[in-house]
Amino acid sequence: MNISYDYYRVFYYVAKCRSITQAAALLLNNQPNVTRTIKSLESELGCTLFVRSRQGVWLTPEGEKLFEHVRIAFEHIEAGEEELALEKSLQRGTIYIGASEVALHCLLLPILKEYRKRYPGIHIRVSNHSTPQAIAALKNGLVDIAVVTTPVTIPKSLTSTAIMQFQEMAVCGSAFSFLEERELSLEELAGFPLICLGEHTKTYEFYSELFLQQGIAFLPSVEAATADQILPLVRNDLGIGFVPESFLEQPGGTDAVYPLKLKSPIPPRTVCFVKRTGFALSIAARKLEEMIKAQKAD
Amino acid sequence: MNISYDYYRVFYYVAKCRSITQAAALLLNNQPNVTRTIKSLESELGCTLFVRSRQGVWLTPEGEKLFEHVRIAFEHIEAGEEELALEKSLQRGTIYIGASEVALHCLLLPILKEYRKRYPGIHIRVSNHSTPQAIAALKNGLVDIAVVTTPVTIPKSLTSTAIMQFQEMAVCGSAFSFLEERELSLEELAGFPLICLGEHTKTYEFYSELFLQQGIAFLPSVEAATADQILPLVRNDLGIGFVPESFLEQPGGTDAVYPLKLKSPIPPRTVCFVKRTGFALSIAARKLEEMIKAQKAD
DNA sequence: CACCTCCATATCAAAATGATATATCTAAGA
DNA sequence: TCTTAGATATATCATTTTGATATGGAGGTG
Repeated sequence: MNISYDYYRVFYYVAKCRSITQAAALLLNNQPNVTRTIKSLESELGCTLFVRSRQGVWLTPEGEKLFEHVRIAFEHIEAGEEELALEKSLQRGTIYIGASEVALHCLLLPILKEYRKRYPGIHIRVSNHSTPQAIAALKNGLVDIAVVTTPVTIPKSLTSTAIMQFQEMAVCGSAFSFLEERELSLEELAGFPLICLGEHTKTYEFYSELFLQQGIAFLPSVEAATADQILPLVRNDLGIGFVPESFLEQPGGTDAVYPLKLKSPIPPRTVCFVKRTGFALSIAARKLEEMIKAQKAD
Repeated sequence: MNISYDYYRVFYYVAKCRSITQAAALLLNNQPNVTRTIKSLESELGCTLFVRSRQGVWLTPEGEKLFEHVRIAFEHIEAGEEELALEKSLQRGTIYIGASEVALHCLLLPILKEYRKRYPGIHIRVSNHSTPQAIAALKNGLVDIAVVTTPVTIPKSLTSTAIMQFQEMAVCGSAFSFLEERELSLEELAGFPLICLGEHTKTYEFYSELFLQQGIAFLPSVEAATADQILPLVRNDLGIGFVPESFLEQPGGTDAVYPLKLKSPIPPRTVCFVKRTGFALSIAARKLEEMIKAQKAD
């Protein structure tokens, strides 16, 4: 069986209108064509679908059975077209984002704020991971895109784009504020209690490597569960912490927090946008990608 | 939006195969046409549906959303075609028949037996009515066709076809068998206890009218609920009954039952096939109509 | 009885589709 | 590295289908 599905569309309208002439008008077509189409359909199905009269047409018992199926089918097609139109116009959709915490703070949050303002209909799901977790989630398809920080190893199946660099700095609370005017080496710094994220994060790995390059063991006294906790810990003098510069620009970011000068500056880190190679992003995700990459120019 | 539904069929197969070439083969078409169709569909929807590669194609997120709808739609279309094919080949379907009891016995039962043998997949629903009830059920659309006996008034919205005549006869049990050799008038008959169907039946009306024409009141002593009960009542000598000749041809029909000769013969009655004017019968019902009307020739 | 509406038919131009040849690209294998 | 197999993309033309218009015929309705 290989019947043109357009014939069913015509059938659908004729059945609904109970009139060939009216159906033709709805279909933006003319009555002779609709008559011909219905005749063709009946002939291909080998079965009369309508009873004709001068007052219009109505379904035969077989026509009614067919109509029940066709009606459901076309309602689904219409729903699909509707959904697609909404997604296309960014009125609806969902984005799943994997973001490391630092990348979220340094890059993503203001962009998402603007995105939400522009496209309030799009659901945004941010999974708050460490960088390796975000990369794994992307590989598994749990998220559509990831925004992470170097150091990071990108598997071949993913494509990474550097978006911006950010500079981290050492900061202390009032108890250590006497250090503020001095220019410190990492070795001196290691003599004070240090605050860092957990061992499984790229941030930890980054500082561990940085200290190791100068032959110093990196042994933080306090391990923060999230990057958000570092500034409060510093403020309460639990030790010296490392935070991106942009953290201090936030409201209350510099209250009772003192930046420290280092002899060898901390190398800058990079925020990267990552997606799966060869996979298509949804329209909503493409728009976000575009907005993220626009940051690159700045 | 006015997209050819045939495009969706192509989309459906390409999405299922994840390959334009394979889909073309399934669609009994060629790869360039399928490529062209998908491109047209994407262009009309304003949305990319597939990611192309040299190994095949796969759906974009929007394509997947659309596919979910299209898949359901096409399963319904296929189910509809399937159902129609079964009905057309008389492997499936339902007939609702309204039949008066006498019509059922005199005409319909052997036909239905044959019908069932030929088309075991068709559900047959016989509503056992009196003739007026069968006509009412047909008018209300509760049944598709009716088989009834005269006298009957056919409304303008129904079409009646006479199928066969049948002759009724008076019969008695052994207690009245002394009447067997005599030729009786209706007046004489009225002196014996009579058995008939209830007042609301056309059979009652028929005999009432018959007796009245000769100035005799028709006052049956026993009112049978169904025509089937008349012969047993007669056999047990509750009175003289009237039954169609064909009742006596059934197994056990003539046991201890004696036909009576009447001076003025009972006028023959007619079994009629009735359907709604201008309405189409289902294929299953048309076949039955055909078999019933074939009886007419005999 | 004229008129209006609705379906059926005929016909031709226009558009879509089917078919074939060919180009292009990529991964796999010698 | 070169070739080949296998996939999609493009170009083109004959064929088929569809769109449009004119017209016929059969019931209702005033």
